Amino acid sequence: MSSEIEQLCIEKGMRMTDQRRIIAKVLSEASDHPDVEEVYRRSTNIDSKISIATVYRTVRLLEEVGILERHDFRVENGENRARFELVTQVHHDHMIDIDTGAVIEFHDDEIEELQKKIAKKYGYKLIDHRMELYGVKIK
Amino acid sequence: MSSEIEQLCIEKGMRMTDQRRIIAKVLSEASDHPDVEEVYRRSTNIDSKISIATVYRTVRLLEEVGILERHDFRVENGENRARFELVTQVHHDHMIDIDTGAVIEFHDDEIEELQKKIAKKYGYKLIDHRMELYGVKIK
DNA sequence: ATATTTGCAAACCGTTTGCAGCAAG
DNA sequence: CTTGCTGCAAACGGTTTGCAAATAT
Repeated sequence: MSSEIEQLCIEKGMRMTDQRRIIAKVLSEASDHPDVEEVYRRSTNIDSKISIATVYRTVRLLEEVGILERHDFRVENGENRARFELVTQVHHDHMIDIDTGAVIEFHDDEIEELQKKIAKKYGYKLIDHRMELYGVKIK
Repeated sequence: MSSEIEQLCIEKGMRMTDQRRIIAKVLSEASDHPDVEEVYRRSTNIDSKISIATVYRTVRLLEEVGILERHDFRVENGENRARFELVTQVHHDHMIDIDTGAVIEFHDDEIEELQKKIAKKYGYKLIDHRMELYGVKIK
C-alpha cells in the first residue's frame, strides 16, 4: 500500500507523516516532471489540508537524501520553477520540445563517455553534468 | 575608442547612452562570466551614478538582440544569479570546477554531432542545447 | 521635438523560515 | 516524553517595473 518513495524515506530514517506519504505517492506516480505548484495541486486533491510550505520542505528533503532530482529547464515564457522527478536506476538526460514543453528522457553511452574524456583532457574528474537538448518536431 | 559590444549595439539600432557604453565596455573586457552584481560593481567603478536597474535592463536587452548569452550554472552555495558572456563566433560549452567555481570553455564537434543525432533519432530537429560539466581537478 | 532611457523605490514571484501547536516515535 | 513536522504568514533575494525627470536622436 505504501509508495516506492515511502519505502526509501523509511530507509533514510525520515518520519512518515500523512503529508509526506501523500507527497511521496504523488511523486511516485508522476510520469511527467511536475513543479512544486503541480505537486501541491495533486497532493491537495488527496488531502486539502496540506500546505505548500510542506511541499517545498518535502521536495527539498527528498532531493537532499538523493531520492528526487531537481531540474531547471529553460522555458519560453521565462518561468523559473524547479521541476522534479524520481532518481532513476540508470541516469538519463532530457530533450525538451520547444513548442509543447514535452520532455523526452534519453540515455546515450557514447555521449557519457565523451563527457568524461573531455573532462579528463582538461585535467578534471567528471562528477556531474547537465545536458538538455531543445528541439522541434520534424513534421 | 568604442568597445566591441558598442559597435554591435549601434548596428542593432540601440540608443547609446553613457551607461550603456560603460556596461558594454565592462562586458567586452570580461573574460570571466560575471553576474549582474559584478557587472554593476565594475560599471560603478567607472561611473558611480549607474543604477543596478539599468544594468538589469541592459543585459536583458543585449541578450534579446543576441549579443549576450545568459547562463545559470549550478553552484554549491545555491545562489541563483544569472551570469553573462559575450556570444562567441564559435559555440562552446562549459566545464565548472566544483571546488573553485572556475569556468573552462570548450568545444567538441563529436558531441555536437551526437546531440543532433540523438534529437533526430527521436524525431526532432535540434535548435539549442545546454551542456555543463561539473568536475574536480585531478591532483 | 519626441521617443527612449534612467534612477528610484516599490512590486514581483518562487522559495525559505520563525514560531507556536501538533504528531511520530 | 521528546524530537521533529506542520501551517501560517512574514521574510528573502534576485529581478522587474511604474513613474517622472533626463537624454539621444
